[in-house]
Amino acid sequence: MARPAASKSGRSVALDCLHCPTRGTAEWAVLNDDEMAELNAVKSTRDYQKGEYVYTQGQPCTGVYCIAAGTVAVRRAEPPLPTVLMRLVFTGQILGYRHCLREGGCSTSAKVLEPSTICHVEIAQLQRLLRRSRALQGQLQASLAADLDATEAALAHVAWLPVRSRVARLILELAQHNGSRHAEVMQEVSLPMTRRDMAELLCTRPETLTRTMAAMEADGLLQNAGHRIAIADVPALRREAQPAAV
Amino acid sequence: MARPAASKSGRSVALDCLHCPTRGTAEWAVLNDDEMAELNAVKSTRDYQKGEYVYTQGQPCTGVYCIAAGTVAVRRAEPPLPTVLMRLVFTGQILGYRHCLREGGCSTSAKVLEPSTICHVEIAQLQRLLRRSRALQGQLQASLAADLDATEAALAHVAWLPVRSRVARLILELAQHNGSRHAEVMQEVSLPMTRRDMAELLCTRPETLTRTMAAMEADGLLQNAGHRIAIADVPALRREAQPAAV
DNA sequence: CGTCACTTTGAACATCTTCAAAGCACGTGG
DNA sequence: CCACGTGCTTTGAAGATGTTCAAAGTGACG
Repeated sequence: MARPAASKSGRSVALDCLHCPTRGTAEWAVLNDDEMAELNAVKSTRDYQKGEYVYTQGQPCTGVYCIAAGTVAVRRAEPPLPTVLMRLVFTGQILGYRHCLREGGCSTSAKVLEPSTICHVEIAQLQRLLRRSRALQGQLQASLAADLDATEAALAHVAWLPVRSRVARLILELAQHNGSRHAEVMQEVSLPMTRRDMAELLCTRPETLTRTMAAMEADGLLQNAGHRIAIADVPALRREAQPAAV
Repeated sequence: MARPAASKSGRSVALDCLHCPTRGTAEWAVLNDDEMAELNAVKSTRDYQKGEYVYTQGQPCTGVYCIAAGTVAVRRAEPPLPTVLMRLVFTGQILGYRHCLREGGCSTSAKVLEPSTICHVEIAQLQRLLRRSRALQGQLQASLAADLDATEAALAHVAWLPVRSRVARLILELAQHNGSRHAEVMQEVSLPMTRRDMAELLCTRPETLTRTMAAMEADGLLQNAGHRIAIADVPALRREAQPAAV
């Protein structure tokens, strides 16, 4: 298998956007076959190892990324403060497009959590596509608005929910991206990250997270085995995720 | 002076977008004179009293607003949780445009904090303008991206800064919108909101806010007089706003 | 088989919330 | 003009929640 020298850890793969299994998922869904062919022609694909950075806060924006397979964490560091993991991005979602739509480079970093295949579109090419497809421009706008809504919701949750509820929410969210089948049956969930990453995602400390998960296991909600846990009581977990009104 | 019956508390005012003192500030700055004239023709203007809502979470989106003069708070309620005041919007800024750029109605409410004059552009008219001016579309996209950045930063601050630092930041931000002149001199700042609103903005409780501000006064940082405070020690306040690394 | 990073545990402590009650401030109606 | 209500603000005391620092355990991987 050919290994271009371009990247020390990445490996080029031939992927066809038109037949990409994620075609219907990502924002490109609004493109017609012609535009899709153009996208396919200008994109490049790379494999990433766990722990690699797709882009880095403070660097200039190089373009937009699309996750063909894998999981990526978007993290942000406000200089003197601990970093916050803002969101997880999964297979079939795009990544870093915000930085292409305004000046000023990357305001977040994107770190690969598990071996992933990620496509890349140069910013100039993206701009050509945007000029060609008003639908794509509208779609990116809508995605941006949706991200803003989601971030505002996350802010409310961090502000008002106890750690335990936030843990419950995260586990349920991850369960949706792990081939969740039987909603009420015991379900395995993989946690594709360290406890430290998970703590950053929940805006707490690893110690607190450990204690909280131990308590949840003691209460019969979870079975905890490192990076592979099982939900023992889905309804109870749902209840924890959305606790009493104030 | 004519008082149309259209609104019980509002009063129509004749404002000319082309000569609006805020013309250079808001997103409309990218419009040329022709487009500006169109904007001027389709907008309507209303006076709002303190406490009125410009739009309400859950309602369909009616269009975009532009604050000719005044201050508005954007708040969000995640159903069972206390509401969070997401941001303040000041004279010369636009409001509610996000809801026009995606489906699903208003995800926030906008509440007027002091008597204000606010212009309104129907969503259909906005869409016509957007189709006419690609620059405006790009500008809204950029603003959306900037809002997302700001909200992410706010999340990091809520997650990691103590209440006292957040109070300091808020006061310094408000000082910028109160004709701040001498950076290092004692400076009066008006707080155009209740302590409850301020607490929601800082994601804390009114009691905590009171105590924190009392402590800051005791430490010689502020002089506290209800809705009109004075910064006694600007450099010290700046230091509090950006505390030690972790 | 040792090293290094990650995870877990413990104990003390800081911060913030909660609940309850009193003090103020402002506008309304007598 | 004053009495009165309502909502905002302040204060107090108790308690929950989460953090910090230190150290021991665990596991992956060379």
